[in-house]
Amino acid sequence: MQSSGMPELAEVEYFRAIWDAGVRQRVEKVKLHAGKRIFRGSDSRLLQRALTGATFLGSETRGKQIALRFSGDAWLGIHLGMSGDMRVEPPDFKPEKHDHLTLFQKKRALVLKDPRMFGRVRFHVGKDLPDWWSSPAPAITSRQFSLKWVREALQRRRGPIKGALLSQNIFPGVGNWMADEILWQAGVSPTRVASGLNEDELHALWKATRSITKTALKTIGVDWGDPPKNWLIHVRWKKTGKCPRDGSKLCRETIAGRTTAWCAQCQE
DNA sequence: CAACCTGTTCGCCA
DNA sequence: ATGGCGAACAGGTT
Repeated sequence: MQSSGMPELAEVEYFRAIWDAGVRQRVEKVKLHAGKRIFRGSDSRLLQRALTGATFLGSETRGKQIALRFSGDAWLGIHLGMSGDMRVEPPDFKPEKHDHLTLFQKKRALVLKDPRMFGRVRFHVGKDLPDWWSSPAPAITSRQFSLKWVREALQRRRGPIKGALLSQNIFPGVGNWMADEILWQAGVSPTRVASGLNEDELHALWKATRSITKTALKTIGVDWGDPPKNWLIHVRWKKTGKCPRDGSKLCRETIAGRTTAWCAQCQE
């Protein structure tokens, strides 16, 4: 699998857990690149003041969104966009050009890097939950992410199924590679109109979404490990990519605004 | 060097 | 009103 961090739900979970090294520890100092695009819409000076001296209590993910809780009812929101990653450095670390936010603790520095800054840092203080932490969509791993949920959401869509899979309000955390993987494993062509799938196809799509999510979280999500060898992800960017199932040459086209790879033989 | 990129948001339109 | 589309965002990589 490609090593650069371009995060969908499993990659996001992997990076979130990296900062667990600092849970229950105080933040001694905060360094940030105020005014950078990554802080758009939030007050980075207020963030800096509120997190200095606060204790990092824990974090969780919702799709591609990460929420980190701190003492004093302070919340940090991180979205990694296209090029974000999170890492841990020694406490005397000097942030580099793209390290836009660094939380210094006694024994380590928690670093957020995002060269392209399509990602975003948010901030909230209060007893109430941040508004950016609410989502209409149930987690794919939850019971509420049912066949019924998928069926009803897809009924409203007129465009290609590929576009519907990228909608965070339906499939939270699914991005470009997962969408292609889901369609390939379900045997559904990315060009099909979302509302036109029959019951068998809907069921296959729902099952593939659940199992790919589960497996990605157990591999990529834990230690950036490789997903199963026979998955499409390993060949989808190769110029001469071949379908792992039947060996035929993969199609590549822009569908719903994203480069899409699929096998015209086994996806109808 | 030009093209391309695992994401979201905006404005415009149907 | 909701959804779909293209453009824009910014830097690194091929």
